[in-house]
Amino acid sequence: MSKRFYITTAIDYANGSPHLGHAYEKVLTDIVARFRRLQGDEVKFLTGLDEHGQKVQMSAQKCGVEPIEVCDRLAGEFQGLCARLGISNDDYIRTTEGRHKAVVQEVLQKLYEKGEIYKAEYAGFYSPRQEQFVTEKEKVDGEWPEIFGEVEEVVETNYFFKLAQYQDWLVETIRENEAMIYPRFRAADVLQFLKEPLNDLCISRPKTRLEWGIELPFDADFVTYVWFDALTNYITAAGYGTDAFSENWPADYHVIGKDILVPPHAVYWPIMLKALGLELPRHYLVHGWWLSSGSKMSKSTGEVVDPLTLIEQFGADAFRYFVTREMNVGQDSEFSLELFMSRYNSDLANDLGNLVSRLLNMGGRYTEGKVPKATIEGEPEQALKAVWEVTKAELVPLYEGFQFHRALERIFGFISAINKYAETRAPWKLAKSEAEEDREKLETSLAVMAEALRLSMVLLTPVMPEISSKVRALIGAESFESLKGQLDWGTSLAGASLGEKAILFPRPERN
RNA sequence: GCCAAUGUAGCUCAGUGGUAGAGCAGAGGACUCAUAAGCCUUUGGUCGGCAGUUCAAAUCUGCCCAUUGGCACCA
Repeated sequence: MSKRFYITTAIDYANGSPHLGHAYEKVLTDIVARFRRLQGDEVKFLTGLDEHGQKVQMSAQKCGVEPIEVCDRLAGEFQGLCARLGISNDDYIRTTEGRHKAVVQEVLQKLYEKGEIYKAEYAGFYSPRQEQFVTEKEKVDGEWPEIFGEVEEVVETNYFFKLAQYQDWLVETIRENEAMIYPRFRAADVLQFLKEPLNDLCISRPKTRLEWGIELPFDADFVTYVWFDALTNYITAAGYGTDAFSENWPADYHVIGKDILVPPHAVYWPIMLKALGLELPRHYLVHGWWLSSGSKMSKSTGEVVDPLTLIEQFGADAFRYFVTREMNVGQDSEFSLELFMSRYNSDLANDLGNLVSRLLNMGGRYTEGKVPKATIEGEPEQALKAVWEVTKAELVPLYEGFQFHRALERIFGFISAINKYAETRAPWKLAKSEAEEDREKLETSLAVMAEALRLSMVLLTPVMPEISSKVRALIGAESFESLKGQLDWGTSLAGASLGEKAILFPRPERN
């Protein structure tokens, strides 16, 4: 079979509850995945949880439970978030799963046998109180701060992965593949990092310091530490070592935050793959951060607002719309309750929700709850269709280029044009006329509004899947799997039954 | 210090050489099918600063300023 379109998010660290950043990355990836499915690709969409490491072990100790219990609880929370957001992932990987441990150990063994991993001693300053090594940089006024307690110099043995020998190859690869990293300016950060000589990467921890990890296959006194555990998830889920692997790998997109591009995803991961003789991921989609994320003071009430509560209050699609409309992928963006409410009220409730509401209502009053037939084509109809043609032509390239904020701007511009069209035809005035010509105009106007709404919902599907199918059901449009043929202005709705009056985006209670 | 991104109307942003744009917010108006919604009109900007290239610069070049991020012997 032909290769799937394989897209991943970063796996979340089991060290705290989900926040806006986690939710955003899932939504962004989901939009790409859904768009590709509409374009006819078979998609594999992976997300998951990174469960090993010191912090997980410590927080379990603090609670007096086993680490896996902490992980189970958080896995539940993160998977619950995905479900609530309508994320269409078809796999969810947890790094404590057997399938993952097996791949990590296989990979480590292979590289060890190839001589890519070696054992060495390191001398450094260790803080038993913080259970971590400290560096000269952390000194304040020539002393380590009180929180570190007694700092002692220790010598420790560990395993290292050889990075430096691949440095020139990596620089060359990134230079030659301009499209590898989106947005492109991020590649400059990688190349700058690679101007300095690479040090080999420490990939183990002695079990005396860290138990909660995957054991090295060639030395039972150690577990592997972070990168070989976390990054490897991408090939585990792709079916490394099975026939399925070639159908999935290489990944088409790793969607990640800007903080984990350099060095892990753009340096360690490609070198790990190269050493294993595997192909590199084709692209990285690197997004920015939400500023003031997690919470924001509401100016009016002084209350702290958790963005994720907005999902419960206003629905997953409203949340998806907001983060997609506001974020220019790759840049940072501001989150505030005021901005959210502004988008919700004016774009969703007033422009879209109210349009659906008035169409259903008029259909019930004037055309017996059916979508009538469009029989005339006057200047207003031509004008609206002209707007549609422009919108349609722009949208696919915008989606393909990750310009989702602009895509939504265009779609809602078209929705606004439907409202303008309604004002021009004013079916509520035509309904008062006895003239045959006015009756035709009335029926045409409702048919045109319904068809235009159907078209806009097709384009909106990747971002607002739930609302899209809800509106399509209300206007009698059939469901669809592929974009093919769906974007052509047609008459398929004629005769369809309109749904009961519906409020898609209720206004919040006013205090 | 080095590198990068960003800096356009009160707010969020579009606009990469040819007389400053959109949405929201504000003001006024006509209408009434609709979620006190929608529609029309309108106030508002020396496009961060300085200099340069050009017949012409928000748009190209240089310098500067501000904000943010990357540049950790993370053992």
